[in-house]
Amino acid sequence: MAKLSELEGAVLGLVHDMGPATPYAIRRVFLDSPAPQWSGSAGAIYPLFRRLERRGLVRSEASATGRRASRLYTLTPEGLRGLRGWLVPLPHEAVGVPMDPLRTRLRFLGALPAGQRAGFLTEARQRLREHLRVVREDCLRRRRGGDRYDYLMARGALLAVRARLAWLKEVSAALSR
Amino acid sequence: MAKLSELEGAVLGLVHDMGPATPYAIRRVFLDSPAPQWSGSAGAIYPLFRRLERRGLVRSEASATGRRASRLYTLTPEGLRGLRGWLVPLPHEAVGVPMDPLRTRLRFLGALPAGQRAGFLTEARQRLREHLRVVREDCLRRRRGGDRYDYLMARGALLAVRARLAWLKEVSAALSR
DNA sequence: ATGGCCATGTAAGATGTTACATGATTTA
DNA sequence: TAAATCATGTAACATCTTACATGGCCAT
Repeated sequence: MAKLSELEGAVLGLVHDMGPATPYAIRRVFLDSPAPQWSGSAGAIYPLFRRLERRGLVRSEASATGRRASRLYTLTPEGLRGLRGWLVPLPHEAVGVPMDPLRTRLRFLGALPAGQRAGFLTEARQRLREHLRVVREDCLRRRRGGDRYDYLMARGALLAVRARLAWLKEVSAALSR
Repeated sequence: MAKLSELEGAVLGLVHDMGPATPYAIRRVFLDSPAPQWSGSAGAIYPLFRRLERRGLVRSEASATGRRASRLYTLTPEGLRGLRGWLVPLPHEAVGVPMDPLRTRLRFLGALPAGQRAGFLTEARQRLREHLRVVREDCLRRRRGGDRYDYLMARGALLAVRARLAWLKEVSAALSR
């Protein structure tokens, strides 16, 4: 079984959860998520579904809504196995420190003129605080609405944002000394 | 000024910090980092340096160590401007919730047979705890050795890992009820 | 009926990965 | 001096992005 990319795994998981679904319905999930990790672009999703189907992980049936042609994709038993094999065993990169563009940038703060460094930090903290509100609201919405795991994932995002804020506070303190 | 990728920005930042450097020296930084965000593969780095040079952000001089040919790259003034423009203004994706493969997987835990879900969590927590030790040690090492920002970045990584552990604990509690 | 958004795509390109090739240098 | 590893690359490929194309559907 060839390895699945993160996006492929997530798409497979969504098809599993949502039952028969059109690529567009899956796209919407990414488009509507406050996390910018995937663009949900058509150019990623439609070819991806064809790949998955060619590999036997999903199966599709034609499904016209009105006179617009479309395809409904369903997980095959093979696809469920693929999804589970993607989930576990947990790959090394899933355990390691995840990538964080903000952390990466802070590493090179020394390249900014000394007078702009404090500004970088206050702007970052300000924008993170604003973002925190969005994430918190998304978390509450998912607690009410969606399934258990959807909420727990959003909760994880919330804790991650909080941790970044606490870190930035520490950084500000360390640099203002 | 065309946008720089995360890797390009980081490489530019490293060249800024390390002074004239060979591509291999830069690779080593990625190769030796405990964060698996970039492979530091030759196939990424060498073409990247040529791109940066073609765009005038770095300049290179031949530099033979013994009888092995090599190139030493230096940041140009234009490159410093590019680096600063990459740092600030902070892009949207740098503020948003960063991608996390573990969080993504947990979202689809429901696809695992019910009996395996607790195991997923205990394994994840176990491996994260082990990883925490590595990250903590890396953090201490950088506090002693490197520059201020290098340490602060490692500190951010440490806090991120801790936050993930706290989250997983919460998840375990929520699911065992 | 028509102007705008919805939904389904395709095309071109950027960026990164793995795998391989090659010769220099160190080590047993 | 032979084997291993270092250092510099190149080649083929996968995946994702942005930008575009096309036609259905809906509100005014």
